[in-house]
Amino acid sequence: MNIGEIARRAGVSRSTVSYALSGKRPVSDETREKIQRVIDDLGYRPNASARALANGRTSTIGLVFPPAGDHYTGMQLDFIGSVVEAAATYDYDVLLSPSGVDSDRSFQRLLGERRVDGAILMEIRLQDDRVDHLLAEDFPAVCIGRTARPEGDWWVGLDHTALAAACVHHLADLGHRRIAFVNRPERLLRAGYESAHRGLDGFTKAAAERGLTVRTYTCGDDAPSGQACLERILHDDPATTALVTLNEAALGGLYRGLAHAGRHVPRDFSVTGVVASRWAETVTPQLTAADVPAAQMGRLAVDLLVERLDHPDGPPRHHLLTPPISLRASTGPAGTVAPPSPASEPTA
Amino acid sequence: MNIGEIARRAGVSRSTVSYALSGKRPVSDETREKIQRVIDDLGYRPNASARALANGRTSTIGLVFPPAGDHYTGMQLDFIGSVVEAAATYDYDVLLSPSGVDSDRSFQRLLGERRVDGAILMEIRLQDDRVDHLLAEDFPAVCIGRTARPEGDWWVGLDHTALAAACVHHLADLGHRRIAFVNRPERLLRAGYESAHRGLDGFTKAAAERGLTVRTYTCGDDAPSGQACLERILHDDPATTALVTLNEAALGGLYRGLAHAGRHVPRDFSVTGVVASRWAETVTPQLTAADVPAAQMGRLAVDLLVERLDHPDGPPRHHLLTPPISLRASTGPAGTVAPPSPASEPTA
DNA sequence: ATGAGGAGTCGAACCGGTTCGACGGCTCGA
DNA sequence: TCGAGCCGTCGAACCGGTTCGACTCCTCAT
Repeated sequence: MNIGEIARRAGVSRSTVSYALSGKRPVSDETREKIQRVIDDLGYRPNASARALANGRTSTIGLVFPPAGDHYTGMQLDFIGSVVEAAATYDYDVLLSPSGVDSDRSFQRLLGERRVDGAILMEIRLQDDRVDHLLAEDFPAVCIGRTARPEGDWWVGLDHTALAAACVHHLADLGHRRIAFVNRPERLLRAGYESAHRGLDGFTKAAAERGLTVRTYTCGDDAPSGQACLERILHDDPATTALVTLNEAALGGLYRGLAHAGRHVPRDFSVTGVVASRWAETVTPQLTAADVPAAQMGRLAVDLLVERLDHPDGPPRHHLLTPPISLRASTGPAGTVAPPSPASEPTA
Repeated sequence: MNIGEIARRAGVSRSTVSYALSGKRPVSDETREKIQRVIDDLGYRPNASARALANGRTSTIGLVFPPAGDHYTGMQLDFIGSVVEAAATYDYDVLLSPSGVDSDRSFQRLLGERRVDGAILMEIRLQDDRVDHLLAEDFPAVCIGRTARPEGDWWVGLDHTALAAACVHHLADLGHRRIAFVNRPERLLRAGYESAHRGLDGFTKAAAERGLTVRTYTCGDDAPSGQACLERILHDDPATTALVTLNEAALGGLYRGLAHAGRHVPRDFSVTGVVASRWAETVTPQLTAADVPAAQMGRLAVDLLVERLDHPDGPPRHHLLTPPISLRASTGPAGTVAPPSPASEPTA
């Protein structure tokens, strides 16, 4: 059931069928209808590989996402979903590529073997060899996140510096003086993940500006790590009255740690951070946070990529987003009374 | 940079290069090395579309997953991640296909246009026209979940009937007599989602067996819906002392509802259900639940699909999993004292 | 009446691989 | 010494589309 068979049955040549389908040259109504009838009868669909080979476009975009070994965060799920949905509206498929242990191999697979027309990269690092590589090859790609020098590149990113700073100011305005920062895992920080670095920067500078006493922590992407991290925070400085977290997956653990330490949120302790709204709303009390607009970012990334594919010589474009802090229920004024005595246990 | 160019520079024919690469015919060491040197120099990689066209295999599997309009659950994320990872070990790429509003269109794209060698389907319904269609065409596919008549098909599924029943027995053993069931959204139940139906069945039968008083609810896949659902439960029968949920995404909301109603978990109220362990561990107290082994299921689905692709005439295979209930901290003996008076507010 | 030009169609080349049949040269057993 | 048979290589066909140039009508302006 190929184009030749359709042509034979419709009594025309293969090229006429092709033109009838693509509309790139005029075809008489009579012929077009005849062809269409045969196609409908046989349920013919043109072979994607053959088409891709002939015209050099696969109608597929690659989504390079972090390895499964890491715990996924809810944010990533929203990205993936919105990217796939947006791509579908442009008639693109999405090919998933794990940038796992052997990131180079799957990268080569995608680009070298021309499986995709363009790519969207997640989990960008400040110095990112993948990005450098793509930039050098002028391969159509869009980053979700930006490197240290994002000038000539295409990306959609979050202003983590401003976001973390906004969290600090929010807490400072409420009277908190001793606050902690819960970052992504140390491994990611060391690898240079931009959100971890820029968030930490914004936090540190804003805290200095407001003259706050701070401690910063890294924390695994799961609830038990969050709980352990909170225990460390209260152990290191029991007078801490608030924290800012970039670590969505640890959130549940942080709350649990607070509950176990007998700190009521927000009466005794305020929590805020940068978290997708859907997850901010699953915890009790709901988290006051800068909402990561993951779905919007995925959509924007696809928009940019499609534009880049359609106009290969256009100037680089990007979107830097700074969502406002959504006031929910996890922050409140710093207590004027002393916090409970260090390491006090909940009602045993 | 195609195979002809490599052949020219190495001074051999195109077919020799092809054989050197595939090993399907002997090539002298000398020639092979000469070719390899040219390939390394130029960084040549064979074009995937051309290869697919020639040998009829795309080395890609399709993953048909639910539309982004729905809220994703954590489970789905784990599936996707593990499928991609497992596929990579077999040298397959994964193409995402939203089975969204226009499910037929993307379905046709995948299969009709031969973009993929096989497919993995998620979110199976008891009567599923997609599955029927694939079965009729003998298209290599594996379902995550099973239809009402799964005999001749390939799938990996969870025994939701047994799992829900196990939850009921666990609660009944603890002395609970009035329990509620929180299902997936009504829309999905009506559409015939297998987990929703089989889970409900298992719950209902086991409860009848144990002579329990039950109410069953459907609930949106998000925290606010969970909270609202819990309010309904306590409104409808304030003497309810436990619930079973299949709805992972509503879990946070259910907990919040209980907190607002002044019910302490597990002292006043027990919660259990079927939830991926990672999410069961984010709530406080951690959820006693049948852990959905999402990662394992993704891996198994890929294993089955690859086997089916390698041995097209083998008999259908499947895996039915019944993970045990992990005892955590959200269930306890039914209180012998009367529950707090209806609609009592927490310390205001 | 005539030539320009557009509509409609066809054949052939091409995209970049894989695979089959053929063939020359060599080894080895009869 | 001859032929069978294997090794290594080549040319050509093929996969299923797209696209370009050429050709035939037909219309319309000159």
